[in-house]
Amino acid sequence: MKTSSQNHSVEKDSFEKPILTVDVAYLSIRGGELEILTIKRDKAPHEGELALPGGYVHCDEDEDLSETARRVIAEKTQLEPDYIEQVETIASRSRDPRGWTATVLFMALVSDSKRGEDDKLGKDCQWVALGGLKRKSLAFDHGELLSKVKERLVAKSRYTSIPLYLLPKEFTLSEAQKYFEITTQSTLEKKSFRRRLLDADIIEETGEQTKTGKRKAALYRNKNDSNVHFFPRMIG
Amino acid sequence: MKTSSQNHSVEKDSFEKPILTVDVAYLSIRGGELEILTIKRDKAPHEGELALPGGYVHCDEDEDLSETARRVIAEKTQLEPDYIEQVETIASRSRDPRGWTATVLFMALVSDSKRGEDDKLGKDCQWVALGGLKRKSLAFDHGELLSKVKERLVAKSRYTSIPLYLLPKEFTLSEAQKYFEITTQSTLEKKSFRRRLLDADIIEETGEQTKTGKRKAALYRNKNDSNVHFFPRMIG
DNA sequence: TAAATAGTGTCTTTAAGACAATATCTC
DNA sequence: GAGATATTGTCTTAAAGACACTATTTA
Repeated sequence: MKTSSQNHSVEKDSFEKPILTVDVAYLSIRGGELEILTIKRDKAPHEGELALPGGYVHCDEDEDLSETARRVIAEKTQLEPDYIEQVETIASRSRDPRGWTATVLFMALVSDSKRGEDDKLGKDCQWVALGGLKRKSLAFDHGELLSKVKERLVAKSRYTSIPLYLLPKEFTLSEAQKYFEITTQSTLEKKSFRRRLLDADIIEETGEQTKTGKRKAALYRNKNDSNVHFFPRMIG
Repeated sequence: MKTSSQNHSVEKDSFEKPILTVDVAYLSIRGGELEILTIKRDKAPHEGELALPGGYVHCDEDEDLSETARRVIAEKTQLEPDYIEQVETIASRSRDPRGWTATVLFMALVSDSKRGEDDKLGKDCQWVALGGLKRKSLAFDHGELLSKVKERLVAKSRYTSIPLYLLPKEFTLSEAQKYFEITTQSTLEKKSFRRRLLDADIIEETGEQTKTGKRKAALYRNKNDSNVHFFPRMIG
């Protein structure tokens, strides 16, 4: 076993400190498709390209990393996420031309209705449909970061209730199914889906019905506000 | 929206860089109990207390964070883990008396037989049973880090095959069950457990039988070396 | 032969999948 | 009433749980 460098993590030492940042994939569903909040970079490198909102960890302001994530979002839009989750920390020499960097990647979700209320984004901010991103591509390795977040979202949508965070405050079961189909990237069976969602006891009828569409449908709302439900099995 | 600090993650700036470290909870099963590799600290703060192996990210040596994790383990023992997984990145002002620090937490597992071959640890290293740790307690917030790793291990042992990484190269189904019971912290039903493991097609009979014990038992070995299997449902 | 552990048979239960049938709404 | 969508009924299937039973080994 080597005898050098046996210090524990935080001994004062002379190593070059890596740059630590937080990047957030902030997702929403609009027009039947997942969209992501992008920032147009105004300086090199990758000037003019789209990037995920992100920024340095501010040791003086941020108590922890989720605060950093919330802050970097708040610097770009007043639209606060309904859900936020740390996904992975990615680091390497090659991911940024300016040197060894580490970024803590977060996934954030906001409900359709909440986003509806607020569309006052800065001019450098833009919601972009994931489908359209294939050609545009993102700055740095943000395409890969987005892939990781997508993977996490698809996986967790199969056994948790997190797609509910993307739905408007009031929704029909058909809409809920559509949203789960988008996030799981699969088509779901109607009866199974409804049974599963209702048996979980996580939504409740508002008593109201929709007016639009070919036929009225019962409206539901989220019940266990703020709690992610874990279903006993996967769907889809 | 604020207009200050709108830089993307990695603009050159004057913020105090936080300290970035990696800590590893290196687990093994011995004597029917989970054990963790601890390091006795030889300097302040927390001198003399037990801590997880960890260390700075070395921008010059480490290509990515899992390399850092492997390196900090290698600095303490030649025993290479059979499995390694990034768990979470924890950061805050308060977790270390010397300032704002961030640590990327890893879980590492090593098989019983591999650990058997090598017990040449440095004198500051020691495998400690998790049960006995309650009174000793760990330095810094390493007790909390360990809790997070335990939680991850318990959860993933219910729907993946990762406890197989803790078993010796050759094992009986009863031993496998015992190991899964330890990692899931529950008692399992014999028939269900065997059916599940055999149907998954991830282990195979060696053809040999045990000699010890009250009765001979068939020996099995891992089949899909290096692949984690995801079971269709949870157990326990 | 008794005790203990290994291994099997099989019925039940849970929750998802398939798919048809019915209900209600709008035009 | 036709077409569309919402809602329900019910049979099937996959995989875990319960639990008793048989088999093999050692003392």
